[in-house]
Amino acid sequence: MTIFDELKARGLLAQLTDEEEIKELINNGKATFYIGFDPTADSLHVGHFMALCLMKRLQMAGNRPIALIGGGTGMIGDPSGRSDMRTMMTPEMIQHNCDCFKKQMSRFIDFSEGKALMVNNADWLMDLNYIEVLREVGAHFSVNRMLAAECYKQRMEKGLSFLEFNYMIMQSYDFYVLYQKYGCNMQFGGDDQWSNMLGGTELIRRKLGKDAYAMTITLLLNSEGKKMGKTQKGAVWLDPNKTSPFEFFQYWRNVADADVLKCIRMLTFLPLEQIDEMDRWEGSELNKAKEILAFELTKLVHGEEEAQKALEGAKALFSSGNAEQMPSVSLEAGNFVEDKIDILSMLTVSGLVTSRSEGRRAVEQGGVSVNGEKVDDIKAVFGKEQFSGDGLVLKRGKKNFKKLIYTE
RNA sequence: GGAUGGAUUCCCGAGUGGCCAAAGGGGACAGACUGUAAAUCUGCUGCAAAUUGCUUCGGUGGUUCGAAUCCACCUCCAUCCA
Repeated sequence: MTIFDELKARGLLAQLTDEEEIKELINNGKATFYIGFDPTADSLHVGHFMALCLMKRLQMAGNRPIALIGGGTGMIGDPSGRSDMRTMMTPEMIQHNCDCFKKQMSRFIDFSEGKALMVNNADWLMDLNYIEVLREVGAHFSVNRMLAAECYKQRMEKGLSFLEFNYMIMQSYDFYVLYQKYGCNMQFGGDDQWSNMLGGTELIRRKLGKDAYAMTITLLLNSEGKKMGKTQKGAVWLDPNKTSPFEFFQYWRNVADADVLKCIRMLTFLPLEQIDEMDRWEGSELNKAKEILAFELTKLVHGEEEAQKALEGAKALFSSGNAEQMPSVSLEAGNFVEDKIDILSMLTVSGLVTSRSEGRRAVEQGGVSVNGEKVDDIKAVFGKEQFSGDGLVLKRGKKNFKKLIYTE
């Protein structure tokens, strides 16, 4: 199976500028392609992960990836898919985020011996001269056409600043620069990037009279049409300090039935035959598919050892209510009053609730238990000695566990 | 720069002097049912030493016994005019 067919079978491809030409390029390892990452946070998240996987697949097929970090475009902020303006970031923040991205990416992509490149568009964007850009680049863009692009259309209702309006031009310019500098003939990105990417291919055609191609990756949406990889607490991060391997595992373990196979297909490297087999599973059998999905992804992101730990931890937790590998919190002497601690303090200290009021509600509604025993008195207290050794397992709701430990 | 309309809790959105921690909906959270799923039903959703107290309705100051609500100034947003 060719790489192109595989990508297609996995449902990764959304829009392409020229299917035949792109097929030819990537199947024969002739593509030098780039994907841009804007440093909007200090860690990559699941959305980026898809793009990284795609890079990896294409690299394995002999193509050369360029990871473009948007140190320059990050100064502007992409209006695509946003209903409001992004908060502006300071240059220091952007630089810090770029550094974090770099570290994380090198885990996935092989950058040795020029097999892949990592560049930062700040290197060429920051020195641009305004008048020069307007004459050289701006002249090739039609405002009428830009406004017709979907990403701006939505923002026309709410308001769009000139700053953000220029994002497309910057991104197009990136492609133009990379084409000249590295012979980059293709750009990939999320489906929401389509119009920005077309801007680049057009700029290259107009300025150089050459063809370049663009292809978008299907956005990972759940059955309700919402972007996946988001929880109410925010994104699911790849940085273990921001989203622990256990939480990461649980996120995938809990995807809806309707979404499991799609996720396995798009995100894992399991062979397609095996996936087709799973496709026949139904009902509670899908639970197994979820476990596989969670394990595979945790393995890719955090390594096999962590994945194994998360899997075992989760299994133990949901069957017996106890586990070695459960997220734990160490109590401090200051948490105790006369060698005792009350249930509301335990909940807040462990981070299972954000306020004592919330903890009170959780207890009153019967959602809190300690070592498997329901706690229904908000004044319940526990003695210091109970937290020694293995500690106590505090549970809020069905899936939120923390082990509380105290050692003198 | 001018005219008009607007800013309310996580989001949408009611409230135009006391009965307002603020209707209704969405979301989130918890419970029941399940398969760590979905759907459904129920509860709940500012903070706390909790039949009470404290802080909140863009910001600052004022009027009043009492302000989300009235007044002044300011900030931001939308639409039209330039």
